[in-house]
Amino acid sequence: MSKSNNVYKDAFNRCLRLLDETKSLPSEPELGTLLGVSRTTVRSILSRMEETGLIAWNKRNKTVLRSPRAEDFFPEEETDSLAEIIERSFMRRLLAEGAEAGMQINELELAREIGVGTTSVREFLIRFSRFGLIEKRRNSHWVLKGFTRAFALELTEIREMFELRSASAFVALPEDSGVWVDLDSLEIEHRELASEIATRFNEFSELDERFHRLIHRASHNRFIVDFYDVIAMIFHYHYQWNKAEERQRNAVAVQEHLAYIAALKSRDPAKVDVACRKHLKSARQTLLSSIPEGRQVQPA
Amino acid sequence: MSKSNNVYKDAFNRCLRLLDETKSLPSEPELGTLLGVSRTTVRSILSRMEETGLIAWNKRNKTVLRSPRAEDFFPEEETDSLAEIIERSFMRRLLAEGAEAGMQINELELAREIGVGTTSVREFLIRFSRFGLIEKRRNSHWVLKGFTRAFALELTEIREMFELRSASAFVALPEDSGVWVDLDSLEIEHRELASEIATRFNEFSELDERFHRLIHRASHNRFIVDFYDVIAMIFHYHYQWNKAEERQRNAVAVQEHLAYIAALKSRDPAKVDVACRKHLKSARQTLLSSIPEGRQVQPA
DNA sequence: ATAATGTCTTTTATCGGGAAAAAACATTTT
DNA sequence: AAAATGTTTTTTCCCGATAAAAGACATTAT
Repeated sequence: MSKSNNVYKDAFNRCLRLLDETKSLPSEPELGTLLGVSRTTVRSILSRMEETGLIAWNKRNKTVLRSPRAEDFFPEEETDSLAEIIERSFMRRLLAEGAEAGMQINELELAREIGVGTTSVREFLIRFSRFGLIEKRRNSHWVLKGFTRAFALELTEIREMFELRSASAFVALPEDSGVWVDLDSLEIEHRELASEIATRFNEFSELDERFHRLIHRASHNRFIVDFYDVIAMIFHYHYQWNKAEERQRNAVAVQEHLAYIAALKSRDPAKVDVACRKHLKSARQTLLSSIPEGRQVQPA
Repeated sequence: MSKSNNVYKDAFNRCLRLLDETKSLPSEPELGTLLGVSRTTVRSILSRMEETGLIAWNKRNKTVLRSPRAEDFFPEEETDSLAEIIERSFMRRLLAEGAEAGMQINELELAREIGVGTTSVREFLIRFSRFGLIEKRRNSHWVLKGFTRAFALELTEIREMFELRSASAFVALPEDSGVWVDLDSLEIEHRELASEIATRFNEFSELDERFHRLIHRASHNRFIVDFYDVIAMIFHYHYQWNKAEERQRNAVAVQEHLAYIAALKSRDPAKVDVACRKHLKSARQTLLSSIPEGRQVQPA
């Protein structure tokens, strides 16, 4: 077994959801762009849909015969890419108790544990190394630097530097730039979420990412934009792990975002600076407070 | 052939240079730390040295029998790691004319051209991607973003941000910190180089890197420290490629460094800020002036 | 003539295997 | 008993091979 067909399975599932909306499917190239896959994969999907009686397929004609049922879908766990599987396993280990700084990381052991080849694990570790949590010893093992208080402080230091710069670049953007429209719709989404925060608080983290990425893009600097990947990764797993006070925290953050958005719309650099600093300060607090005592020791 | 023994060959060559200095070699573990390799490799080296009559080896006794000759050394090109070989080939292509932004990068083609397996090329590209010059399309090819004027500007923007911050952290370091000693010896090296700049100008780039890395380390921030890898890589290849005015440029840079060092030693943040900005400005100019006209177009 | 479909080719993603190098364990020497 | 040497085991690095997926080319339909 050399390569799983998760791309096909995931696209198939997403295609199934399209069936409910139309009586017939578009052309193969069109479906390809819609699903983000090649025509080769589209045709595999169509073949299976024909076989299972979901559609009648004859050349350009792809008529929907019936609505998809639960059993038509591939199981969720079969739609993940290997990289995602490895990342999840690795992060579980990393955030679990006992992952102390200085610990060695063994490629072979990881690969066996997850049930994948060593190549995929190696590639994952190389990709992951840019997050600053692990380090390679040449011709030897990886060393875990640990999700420590020092890490969180270093991360937030850069984040604050980059976001302040991006925010001041943002207000300097011309009136006809598309960002103002994007900002308006983000503001609306924030207001909607704010009004139902009691029940929808868990939708915040996705909105948070979109908001900050919009601001960072204003820097027009690939290093700043790319650095948000580090932040997003840390926050993603951090929020999965630390659910304490989540509702309250998110309620506060939404309000801070709204103040921040208002400052941006005022185009007054001083106001932006104040609102941005305030939000980043509480974001840092949130992150720091979540680091367990046992991990606050700096590595040697 | 699955793995070359370049680690052994390189360590062997370095060990040969030790033979001139002593009458007998130290213990195996000691040699291992000295050469940065495992005892396994040390023993392979000793075996060969015994076979070729360089030493007499009996347990703890490793007596030098003769001085190494030119033919005892392994050829230089056999001591490079695969990663270095791939990097060089890739950079040659990248900096050569015709490497336009938007161009596709084909793993298989690269691997065939360099004469290595695809795995090594893939791993290289993943590692290289953090330099911001290439980007991966999921399940598909890599895209070259190109060594453009935009790239140079984005790079220097971050560099300036990071170095200014590191420099001000530097002056805040306590008197008993080891950095002041390091700074003193770097100052001496700079003065020595300055006095013979006409002939030794090509030694500047190595000194430059050590100087800036010392400053960046004062930030105590892994993201800042790691970012210097990007700068170092760009400058390394850039200097190999653009030799115009090299002597004059380096003479100026050495003087700027000396002024910068004096400012740091004064511990006056305002003076440091001035000296740092001045040097970074001319470094940026140097980099920008080297980008050929044809590459000044920004990617789409 | 454009855009779709049908078919064939190339590239990517991933595994297993094997030599190089590291690391662990056992034994000897000082 | 501490540190070296001798021996064995494990891990890393890298290749070749193969299915999945993408891409290119040929053919047909509007």
